[in-house]
Amino acid sequence: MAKVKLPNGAVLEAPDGTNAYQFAEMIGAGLARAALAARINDKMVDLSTPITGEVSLQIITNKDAEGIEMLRHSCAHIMAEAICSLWPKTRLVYGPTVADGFYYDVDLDTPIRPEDFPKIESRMAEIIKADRPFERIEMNRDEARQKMAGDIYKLDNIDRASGDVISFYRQGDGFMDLCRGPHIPRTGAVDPKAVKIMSVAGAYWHGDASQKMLQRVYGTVWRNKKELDEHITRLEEAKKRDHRVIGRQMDLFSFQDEGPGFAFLHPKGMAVWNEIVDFWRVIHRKYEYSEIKTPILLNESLWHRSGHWDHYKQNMYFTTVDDMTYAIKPMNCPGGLLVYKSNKHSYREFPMRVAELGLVHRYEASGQMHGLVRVRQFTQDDAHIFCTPDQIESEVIGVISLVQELYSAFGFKDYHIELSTKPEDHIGSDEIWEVATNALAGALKHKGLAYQINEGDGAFYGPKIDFHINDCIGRSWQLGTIQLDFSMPMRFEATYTDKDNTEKTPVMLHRAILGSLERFLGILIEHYAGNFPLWLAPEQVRIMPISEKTNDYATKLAQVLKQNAFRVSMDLSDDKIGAKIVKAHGDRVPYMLVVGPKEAEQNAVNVRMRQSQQTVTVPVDQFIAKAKEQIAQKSDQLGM
RNA sequence: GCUGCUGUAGCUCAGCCGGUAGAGCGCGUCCUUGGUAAGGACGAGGUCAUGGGUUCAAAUCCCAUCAGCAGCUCCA
Repeated sequence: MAKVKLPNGAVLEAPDGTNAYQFAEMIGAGLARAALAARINDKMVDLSTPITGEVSLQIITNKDAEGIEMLRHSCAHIMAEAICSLWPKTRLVYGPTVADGFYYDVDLDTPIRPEDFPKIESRMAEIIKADRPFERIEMNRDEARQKMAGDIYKLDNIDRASGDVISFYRQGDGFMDLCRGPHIPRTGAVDPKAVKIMSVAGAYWHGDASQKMLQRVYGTVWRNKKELDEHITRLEEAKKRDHRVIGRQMDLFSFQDEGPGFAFLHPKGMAVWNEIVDFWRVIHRKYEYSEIKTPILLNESLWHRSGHWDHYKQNMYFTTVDDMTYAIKPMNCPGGLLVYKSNKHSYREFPMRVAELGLVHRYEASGQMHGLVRVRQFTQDDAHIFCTPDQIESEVIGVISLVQELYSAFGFKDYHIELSTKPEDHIGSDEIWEVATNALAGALKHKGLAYQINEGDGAFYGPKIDFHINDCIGRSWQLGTIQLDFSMPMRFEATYTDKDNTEKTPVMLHRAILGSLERFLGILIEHYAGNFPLWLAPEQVRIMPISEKTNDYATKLAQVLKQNAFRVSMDLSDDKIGAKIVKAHGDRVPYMLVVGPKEAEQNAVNVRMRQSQQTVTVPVDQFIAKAKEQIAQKSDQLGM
């Protein structure tokens, strides 16, 4: 007898070999209709799986996260069949699910274009309407290899599969694909109105740029049309947060053809930038950093010495002056080391924390650029900490505290941490790398922070801790980084005099908190969707007279506010007040001060707040005091 | 860098199976002086990314280059 225990604790019995679907029927006809798959003893299986002995059983429907996932995976197969029937020369490669959808990589010489998507969708709808069963076929490895003979992609997938049993899934008679499964019972379990082909793009086989470029067709499927529509709406909303769009709308920055990858910061963008930097300096004084500035252009020989010539040259810009080759710096560390070496140092100075807002240039391949978050010229909020080996952990802990303090001031909570280890192309011995990597991991553990290991992704001179944050469309960008470096000080013969009066090599920590100010600004724009808190807002206050008759009062008021260091503007156009308000909301101005004869008489302002329809009239002094307080506290709340 | 797509007014976009350019917003001038999410009129503004080609004729078709977008790869 098969004895199954359900999630609610109930136990059902049936003859051995009764399958999961039949158990679902025993529970209820509605559940059987909704059933997509089953979980037997924590393993996801097809509904057709026969059950013997004593097991736990959960019927999976589209209400479960696993159910949606399976719907998507099966939909990838349905899409594959549709594509194969439209383009018979298609060779299938690999078709997994991803967050919110699925894709299938196909090898097909004719490009699939967006205008082909409706064709694919209607072909898929036909397959769905035919309500064909998904059928699992198992064979051993040799049989599978024979079956797929000549198909390099599927043979490769078989070779990468684990276990002795290789499974295929057939949907109806025509189409069969190698797949681990499990799948939904029938194609008809998909709502054809909830399916959409989203995009197509190139993708290298195995993610290897030396391999053939395949076509990756992205699709999505939801439980029903309503959820699909909601998903599309979410994507559209996310796009509205895009820092490139908001940057244009708010006139914060621009890019020009004359300098691809080089951002032009406009006055309003600079206002935000300067607030960030002012705050950054205050915090760095608190954490006992000094600040330096090193040249952008430095002789080629320096970069030979640092190792950049051998390990970073293809990303660097060079220029020749007086027959000498200079490099435009891609990093600040060599310059920082020259400053260090300009004096003799003692252990008594350690830990020595030296910051630099360093402008660096890195050549990025053309397809890599992305608004402010991936550029060819950027300002790093860099610092180099020189210390003794036994100070490493406490210094790393100190930097992590600084990261936490800075990020929280900007309301960042959703970042994740990665620890990157030794890359293939590196300098320094294995022992040094191990000590350094352990020191970083130790500091993270001490701080009780979760992190993931990023194998082989360290800098060429040392391992690193990176802080990553997602942009509006879910892409992850690195902000802060802490990199341990035992090699660069040796290469530069940097030394300090230790207690025992011997000369030793200091340990060097490279670190950036915001990472690149350009990238940080881009992420910040998306984080706030352009609705900056008052202290950061490029335009903090806009004065809007009801009519020309109050222009004089408005002008005087603006003077007072400017004297109080507010970033303030006036709307003296002959628009009616309603139109002025629309524009101010559109420009995301935190405080709109509506003034007419009544306010002028009482030396007051009528305050309207961004994203709100409420208004309140307060004396000018009160407005100033309140707003100043919000700025001082870096509050993200408005209100009088 | 690779694959695909895109490039028309300051911005967002229409026009594109060929017959020398349009809208809305913005901008300027004028009327209006209006109390909380768009008053009105008139006007200026474009070598249709750049360079070739096909054609009697190219914004429109073809090629190349540049730039941007999405994804892949990269981000040392």
